[in-house]
Amino acid sequence: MKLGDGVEQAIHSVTMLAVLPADGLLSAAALAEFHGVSTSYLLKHLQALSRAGIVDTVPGPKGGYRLAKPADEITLLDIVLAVEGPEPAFRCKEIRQRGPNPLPKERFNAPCQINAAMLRAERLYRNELRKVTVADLNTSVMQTDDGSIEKRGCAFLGEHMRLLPS
Amino acid sequence: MKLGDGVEQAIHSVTMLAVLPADGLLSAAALAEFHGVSTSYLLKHLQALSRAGIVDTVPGPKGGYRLAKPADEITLLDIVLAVEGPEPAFRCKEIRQRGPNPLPKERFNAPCQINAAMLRAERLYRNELRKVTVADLNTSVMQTDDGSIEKRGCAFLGEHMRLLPS
DNA sequence: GTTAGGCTACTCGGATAGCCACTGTCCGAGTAAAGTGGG
DNA sequence: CCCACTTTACTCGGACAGTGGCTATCCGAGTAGCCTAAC
Repeated sequence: MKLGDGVEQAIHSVTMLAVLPADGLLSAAALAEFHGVSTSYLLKHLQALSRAGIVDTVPGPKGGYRLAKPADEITLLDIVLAVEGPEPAFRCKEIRQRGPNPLPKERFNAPCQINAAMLRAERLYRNELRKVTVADLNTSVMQTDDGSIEKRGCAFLGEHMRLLPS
Repeated sequence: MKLGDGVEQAIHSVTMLAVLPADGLLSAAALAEFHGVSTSYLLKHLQALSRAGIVDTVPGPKGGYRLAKPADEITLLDIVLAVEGPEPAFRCKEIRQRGPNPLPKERFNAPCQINAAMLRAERLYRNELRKVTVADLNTSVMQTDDGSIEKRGCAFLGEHMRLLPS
């Protein structure tokens, strides 16, 4: 029961991209520098976000990443699934069917109650993550910020942000 | 986001122990044979359950494992935490404080909203697992079983169950 | 026959290798921009 | 002066090593039962 560190980096990156203007871009190097993480490693997760349709990529010099859809349509679940994969945390190996005297499969038509309970819990987990959008996160931060965080972000954007080469 | 295979083995083992009479015992070898898994590996997780106070151990020949408390007081969460460890799946590395121009820590008195959301979701996950007791699992299985599963279990117990050497 | 002692065999417990996924990194394909030469 | 071509440099994309934790295993500590032998 452990989520990779890439999840946190991906969420922070998307949150950062969400405060850009509509035609703003940020390179992977800029995102990595701002968060103090490895550029090459962050690229790996940004590619996952790209494959999942969460961010768009602009190739070439002055290229970079930007959101592929509005920030209020991107949920935490989308990001987590894109980075960690869609498979549930609990994989039922159906060990109830194994052992010395395995019963025929027909006897196990009823689903494994253990698996059902674990998946039910995970469904609640995912539903909660589905409720939180990237836009929600940013508004929450804005409300508790005294201005310092926003100021730092704006300074960084002024130095590293690019515009979409329409 | 992946739970180890040991979790499933541990849950099935506890479920099996729950159907024993009050003075019944099962050795790790018997539990492993019934579920078709490695004995040595299952031992590792049974020890974790023992440390967590979920099962009691009876040493010596004719020894084995039995529940340390009633089946309706053992939840799935207890077992999962005993095997996987109590730490949450999402560990906030506070990367918002890192980067080229780290702000002083006083500016970040407000908790990280991302961390808060992830932990809130995991709290729901754990609460759901806390609602399901081992007794619940067994009653559910009984209701959907046509008798085959119970029969196989009783046959196995008749051959491998031991009694507490009072 | 009874009983004390020792022995055996079986159990759990912790310490020890092996393997896979996550972590971290590198080089190649592609492209927009800048430089350059000709018209 | 303007334009088209070449070169360049920078970006993302996928393929390549390194490491921590889960998987699987082994041997040692401890104990109940059994056997033996003396009383």
